[in-house]
Amino acid sequence: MTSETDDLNAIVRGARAEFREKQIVDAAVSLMQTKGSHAVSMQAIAKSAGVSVGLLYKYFSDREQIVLAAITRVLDDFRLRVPAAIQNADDPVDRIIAAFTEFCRVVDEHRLAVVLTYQSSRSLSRSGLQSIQSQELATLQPLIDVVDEAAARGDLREVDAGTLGHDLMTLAHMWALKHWYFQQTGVGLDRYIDRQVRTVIVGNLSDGARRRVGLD
Amino acid sequence: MTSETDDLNAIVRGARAEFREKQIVDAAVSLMQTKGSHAVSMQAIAKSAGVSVGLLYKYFSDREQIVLAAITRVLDDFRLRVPAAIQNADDPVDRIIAAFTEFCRVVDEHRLAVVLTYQSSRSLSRSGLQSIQSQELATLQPLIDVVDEAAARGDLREVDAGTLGHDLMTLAHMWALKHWYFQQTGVGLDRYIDRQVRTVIVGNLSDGARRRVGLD
Amino acid sequence: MTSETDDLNAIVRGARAEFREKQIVDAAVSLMQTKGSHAVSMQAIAKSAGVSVGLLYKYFSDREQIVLAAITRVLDDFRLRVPAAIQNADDPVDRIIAAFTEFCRVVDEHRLAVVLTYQSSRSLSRSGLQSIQSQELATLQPLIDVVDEAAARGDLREVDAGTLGHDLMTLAHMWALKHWYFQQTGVGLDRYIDRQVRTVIVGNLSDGARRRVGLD
Amino acid sequence: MTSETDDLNAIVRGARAEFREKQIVDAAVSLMQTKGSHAVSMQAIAKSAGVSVGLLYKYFSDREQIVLAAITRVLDDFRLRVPAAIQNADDPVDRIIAAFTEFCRVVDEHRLAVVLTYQSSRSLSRSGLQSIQSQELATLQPLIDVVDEAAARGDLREVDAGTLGHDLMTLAHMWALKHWYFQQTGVGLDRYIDRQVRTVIVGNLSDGARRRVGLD
DNA sequence: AATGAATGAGAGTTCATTCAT
DNA sequence: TATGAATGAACTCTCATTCAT
Repeated sequence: MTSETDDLNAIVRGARAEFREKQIVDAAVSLMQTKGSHAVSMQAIAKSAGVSVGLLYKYFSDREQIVLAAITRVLDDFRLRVPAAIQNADDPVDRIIAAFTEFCRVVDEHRLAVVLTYQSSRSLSRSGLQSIQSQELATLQPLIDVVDEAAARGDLREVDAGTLGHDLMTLAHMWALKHWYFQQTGVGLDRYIDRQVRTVIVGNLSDGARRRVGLD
Repeated sequence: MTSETDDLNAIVRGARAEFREKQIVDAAVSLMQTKGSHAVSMQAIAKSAGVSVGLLYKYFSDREQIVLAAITRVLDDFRLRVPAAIQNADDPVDRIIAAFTEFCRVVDEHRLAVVLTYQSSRSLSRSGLQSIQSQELATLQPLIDVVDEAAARGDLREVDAGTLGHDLMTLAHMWALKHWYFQQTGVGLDRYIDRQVRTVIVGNLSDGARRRVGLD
Repeated sequence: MTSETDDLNAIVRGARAEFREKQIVDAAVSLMQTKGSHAVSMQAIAKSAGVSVGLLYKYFSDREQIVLAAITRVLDDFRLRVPAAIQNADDPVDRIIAAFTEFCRVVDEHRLAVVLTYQSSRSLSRSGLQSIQSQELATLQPLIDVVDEAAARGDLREVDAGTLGHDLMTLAHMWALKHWYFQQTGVGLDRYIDRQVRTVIVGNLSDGARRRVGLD
Repeated sequence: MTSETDDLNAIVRGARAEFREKQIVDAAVSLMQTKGSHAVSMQAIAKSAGVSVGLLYKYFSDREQIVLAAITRVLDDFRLRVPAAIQNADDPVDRIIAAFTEFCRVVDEHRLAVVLTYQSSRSLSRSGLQSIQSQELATLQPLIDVVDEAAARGDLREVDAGTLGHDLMTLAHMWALKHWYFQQTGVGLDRYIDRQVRTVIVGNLSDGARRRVGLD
């Protein structure tokens, strides 16, 4: 076999592996979303993914790795999309709003996976837990940065950037965690975002900034 | 046997039942806090409570009822202590702060049980879930009331009381949910409360109220 | 409940436990004898013992404990019966022969369990292995003692007691390990014992002893 | 393609096949020695041999054939080396000693494979078992022959050649089977051989032979 | 009222074997 | 000739639940 064919094989293998992993994590996420991570067996994941149990273990060393991969997929989306949304806005205050808005949208798209993140914490190994915690910190950072930036510009009342940033993340997560409540009270995503912006962002703007953005 | 003795027996029985239930739920809570609800077996609860497995089923129809009882115990504490804390303050703004502060303190005392609440949602039966959701709404109500009250007095900027109340609950819960983060950043409970008050309460006060409480 | 009933309960429990353990080990031994230890599943042991899989784990913490118990049962028989057989003989040479003969008889009765002992060595945990090794040393000791005794009386040519004792044990074990060979060559237990006595015992007697026992 | 090239191809194929089989059995033996035959998977053998799982099945019809090949390799060594060692000695008694000594040396070199032989017996198919049993008989024969020869020369006390020959094999095997014991008692291979010679060979020499070899 | 022995379905995981490439 | 992805039955072990005492 020539090394050219070797290369091709390697590429095919890589592509297949990627495809399989996606296939498995997709199945896992969709099952876990409806029943909770603990209620989903490897047998069920295999069946839902249309592969054998054995194959699951070819791609993931154990059950935890699948859960971890499911969580990581969501967190990756945050890391990609929130900074992109920030770049599309110029005004410091608009950048905060854009960041929070996009954060909420990602949460909404992965609503049940976000819930999964909070549910799984207790059943993960120490190293698995640390891994997702550090990834989560990475999703938080852009929010803090954008708040810091606005503060430096004098657009915010005296406020702790870490706290405000973390609150924004928290409230975005809450859209998933307490979705039953918002559904019950008839609050849609856009209204939720609007109300949170008015409650935690506008309230913390300096008088000048508040007049400028005109949301009051 | 006289009916008097009957009555006495009934009382004794009732007292014993109450004692047993407490004994069992205590054991369950303490085990679940360290290992997560799913990792705790009925056998382990029985052993830790110093009773037999069989007895567990005399007092609780199945495993879920024990989990539910554990969660209910925490929620009861909220319903009892937050209104009490509110009554101890007179000024509408102080009442908001007192409510939030006490809410945070209860969360802190039952930190792992609060986490349990979020974790269990997916594995509970529909009726069990509804039960704790309605109890949770009951813990939320005092926060909304106290915000409404302040708004009626003109102490708040134009703000949605439901949103602000829910945010306060959310941020109190977050003290438990993200405890690893605050520990890592060296933030203690008192500082956490102070920062949240400055970020989400003070920011939403009307100019008059802000001047009055002098937290600015 | 009185402490008398408690005592009775404890006795009943103990008796039942003993009965169950015997029941399980019996089933395990008989299955392992025909198929080899590795080929016997916990399901099969449970079924053969007429109990549930779960109960197996009530009495034995894991699979290895059952294997260990099966082996220990045979080794206990050696420790009990070989010394008894020795006591029934007076002449030092007769005592060696009696010891070896009884050793062979025990092997014959537990033939397949002896094979099990040799087979299992590799799959046992370190501590399990050490446990059966030390038990085996205990079965060896009477053979060495009896040889030493005869040597002290001047009944043996100059010979290493440890070596001769260990050889006797080895050759007794071999009756089980190579049973297919003796069956093929038409050698029964009694003839096997007789030939080994002539080959390894008589050959090592001093002239005086040889004349005395008259086996030559 | 000429038939000459065909021949050449056939030779190359044969050589490759032989190489592959050796490669696979080598890997299998070395893995089984450390972990026991049952603990070694086909995947592990393939990996250790540096080939694919599929290829294993091109050269061996199933797992048992690999185990069988591993055992056969050791037994082949006995068949080759023991007769060679015998030829190097002239005196009938020396020939017995030489045969036993070499037998022990081969055992020592393949210690764990010998253990494997005893362990595998129960898990082999009937035909596989018979195959190794007949090979084992072939390793035993030279020992019996050499004893017979000495007996015919009048160098042995009246003794059963089959029994003595089999005992010699047994005691050689035991060097592997009870290696933990000899290690514990600080007995090395040479001392083990020496002691066994004194115990089972010298004891069975006729007075004349004993005087001649002067080992007494 | 209380026990705990007993159950058995179902969990995660492994591995001999096959087969399309 | 050689690969290794894929299979799925079988493994050990757990645990919610029952029931005779």
